[in-house]
Amino acid sequence: MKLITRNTDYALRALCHLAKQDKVVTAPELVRALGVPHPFMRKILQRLSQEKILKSYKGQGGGFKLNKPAEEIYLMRIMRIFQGNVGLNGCFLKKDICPNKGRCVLRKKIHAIEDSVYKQLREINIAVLI
Amino acid sequence: MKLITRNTDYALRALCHLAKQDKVVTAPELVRALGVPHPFMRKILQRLSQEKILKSYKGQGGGFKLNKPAEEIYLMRIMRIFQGNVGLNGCFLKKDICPNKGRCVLRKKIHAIEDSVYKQLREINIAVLI
DNA sequence: GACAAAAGATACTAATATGGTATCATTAAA
DNA sequence: TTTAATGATACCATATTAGTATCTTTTGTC
Ligand code: FES
Ligand code: FES
Repeated sequence: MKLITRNTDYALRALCHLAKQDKVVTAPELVRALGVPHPFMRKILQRLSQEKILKSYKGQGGGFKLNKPAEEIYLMRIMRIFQGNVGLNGCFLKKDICPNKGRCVLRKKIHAIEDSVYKQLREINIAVLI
Repeated sequence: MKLITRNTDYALRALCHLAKQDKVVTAPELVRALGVPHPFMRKILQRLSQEKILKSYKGQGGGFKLNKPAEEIYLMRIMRIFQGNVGLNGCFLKKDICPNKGRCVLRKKIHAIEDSVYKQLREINIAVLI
């Protein structure tokens, strides 16, 4: 059971690194610093850039920097980008929506757990991590 | 992000069904009742049987029944059987153990969340679900 | 203007986990 | 002896995640 995948993990490392260095940093530099495969890192950075988490500068001397303060970059946001909607999947009844939804105890329990996970996740941002 | 997989879900349904009917129930009966594919259900039941959660009776008139009271069959146990160790995977640093473990904030946060999830999961058993 | 060093776009492959099927052997009641 | 059940095991299918490769575009520097 993975709360966080590699994509997210690497993205967080990159963001933390960028948060510490308040300047434009190239992908190769991040690769050296974090030991993540180059093309993989590139893909992640591109995605973060598309999502306006990073600001990118093309051409020689280019690179990436944070597009907003570290305190405003939330873990949940990054998770959603790389892992889709963060939710704890209750019912697997074949095909469509469960007719038992209302009465299902497991569902309720899972939802309660979900809420407490959310609550804790929402408090984590890049500033907290560095 | 899946807290619970189909395996586990189906296993829980089967266990709940068995808990309600205090008698030996065959796999085909469970299949009818729950609408899970037959061979898949069989596999799940066999596993539960190996793990001493169920007691099985071979031969004609055979089937399965709970091997202990519903209150003593914990969700965590079932999850571990079908999903392996239940843990929230912190660090993905290439290969071996992370040298940064001690200082890693993310790791600590994830662990805290994990603990609260455990705490809640530990209180769920089959008796609670029915 | 040519070159080099960067990011952008996109398509592909590989590994892993999950979900599901098929087959044959064994047991035991009728 | 037949039949209806489980046991054991091997296999296939699908989805998700992880990772690679390649080509285009931009821009500072000589
Ligand atoms: S049985 Fe469908 S939500 Fe629980
Ligand atoms: S960096 Fe390795 S545990 Fe966080």
